[in-house]
Amino acid sequence: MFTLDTRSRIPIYEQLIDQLKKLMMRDVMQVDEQLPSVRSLAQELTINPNTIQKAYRELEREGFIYSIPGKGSFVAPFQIDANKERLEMLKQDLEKIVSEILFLGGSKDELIEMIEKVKVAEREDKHD
Amino acid sequence: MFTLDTRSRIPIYEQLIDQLKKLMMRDVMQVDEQLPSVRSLAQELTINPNTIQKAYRELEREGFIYSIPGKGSFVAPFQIDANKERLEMLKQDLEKIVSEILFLGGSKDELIEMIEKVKVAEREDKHD
Amino acid sequence: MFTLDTRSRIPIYEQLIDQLKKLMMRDVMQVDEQLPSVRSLAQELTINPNTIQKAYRELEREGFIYSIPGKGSFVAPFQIDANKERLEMLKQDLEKIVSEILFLGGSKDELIEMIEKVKVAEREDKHD
Amino acid sequence: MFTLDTRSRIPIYEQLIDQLKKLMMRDVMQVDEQLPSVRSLAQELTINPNTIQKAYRELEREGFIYSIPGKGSFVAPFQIDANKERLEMLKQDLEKIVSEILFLGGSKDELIEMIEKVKVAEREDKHD
DNA sequence: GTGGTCTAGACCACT
DNA sequence: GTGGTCTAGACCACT
Repeated sequence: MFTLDTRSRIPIYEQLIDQLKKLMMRDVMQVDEQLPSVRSLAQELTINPNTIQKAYRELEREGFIYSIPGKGSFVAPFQIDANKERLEMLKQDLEKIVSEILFLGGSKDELIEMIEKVKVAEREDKHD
Repeated sequence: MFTLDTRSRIPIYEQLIDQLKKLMMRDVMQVDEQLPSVRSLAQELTINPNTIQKAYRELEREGFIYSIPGKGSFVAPFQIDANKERLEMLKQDLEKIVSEILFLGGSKDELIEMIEKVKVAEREDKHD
Repeated sequence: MFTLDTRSRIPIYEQLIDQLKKLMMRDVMQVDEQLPSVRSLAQELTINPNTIQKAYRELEREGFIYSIPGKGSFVAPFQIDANKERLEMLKQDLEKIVSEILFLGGSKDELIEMIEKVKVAEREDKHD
Repeated sequence: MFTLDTRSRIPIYEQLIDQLKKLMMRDVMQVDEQLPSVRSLAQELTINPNTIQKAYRELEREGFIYSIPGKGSFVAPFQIDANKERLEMLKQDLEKIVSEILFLGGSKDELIEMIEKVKVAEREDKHD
């Protein structure tokens, strides 16, 4: 269910965050569904529970999940729905912009290059 | 200077339009510089002058070039500058949106796929 | 239905455009009604299909008609309605202005002379 | 200098007003120049002095002339200049509107017809 | 059948 | 020389 690359420059907890977000945004994990417990997931992925903890804490801070002490962590309902809507809107905006850029003489390669750049910049932002 | 694919489903005159736009937007062709004449370019690319005409006519309609009968066709000044500014603005908008999409769990592959889709859709729009 | 003057300095495709616009704006051709096919009209008027194509293409670009390859060309709904409204507004503006010009000592002949001038200028604009 | 049609439905004093306005707007009569006296003009045109008086009174009311009792009537300076500027602006507006009407499928004859209509309506307005 | 693209080549007005 | 218009006719994808 998770593919982690321990040799990547991207911290494992961020890899976890990204993958959990994707699972939730794509409805693989349903709203209010319980996430694997910190300990069980740590064991399964053979990584330190603290790393899982760090990922869960960040996801909660961003509103994607909520944690009930003594019970576990769960997919947050409103945030996910709001984000899905937001994502749809963003994709529509993106389509219009990409369309106009191509019309104005921008190339597909230029666009892809920029996406790569943004992706890297995002990582660096987080580490600043 | 031009690479045309006569077997492509994209009409030759559109391939020409795209490439001329890129040359102008990237300053390979300067403002007010004369474009090759309809006839000379037709001869050089071994395609019919009418096809060049069609491309030039469309570029003029879009404001990228201006044609003076009896003199020639030239790179339009204001339109190109305006479009370059517009392109910069669009790229900045795009960066913000891509950044937010990635944050919300969108993947790079998803974005690239969408760019491909838009690119195809644009072609089809023109042919509908 | 059409009166074309092949000896006129106004290109045949422009004469066609003007007359088709008038037919549509005056409801002789209804919204969504199919226009004569490129080939049939060419045969009827004994001019080349390419010339009809050029007129239809321009009308489509201006939003007066829409063409579906394989089906035909049709009177565009919204654009025609919008243009009719626009035309009404323009006529009302014109009345006010003409009224004021006459009041200020302008003469009818002066106004008619100006209309002629604009009409010629329009043609030249297109041909510059 | 004046052409009056006594058989016209348009009152003579209005014919006078129109012609005097034209003379002033076209600089045939200069600013501050004295107009012919009521009596002399009446004699010259063999019409009643009251009719001239009525025309002068209306022109003064509209600001085109000013009368000094005991001296005579004169072309008003600022009003004429302001009106000339206004007339120029109106003509430019008119050109744009006529141009757009022709583009949208309006015909020259339609425009001329409308000018006639406005001209008649103006007369009727004054008599209401 | 329909519109869209393209070739080959003529003629025009204008520089 | 330049762009603009037009003819005659072929081929394409799609209905």
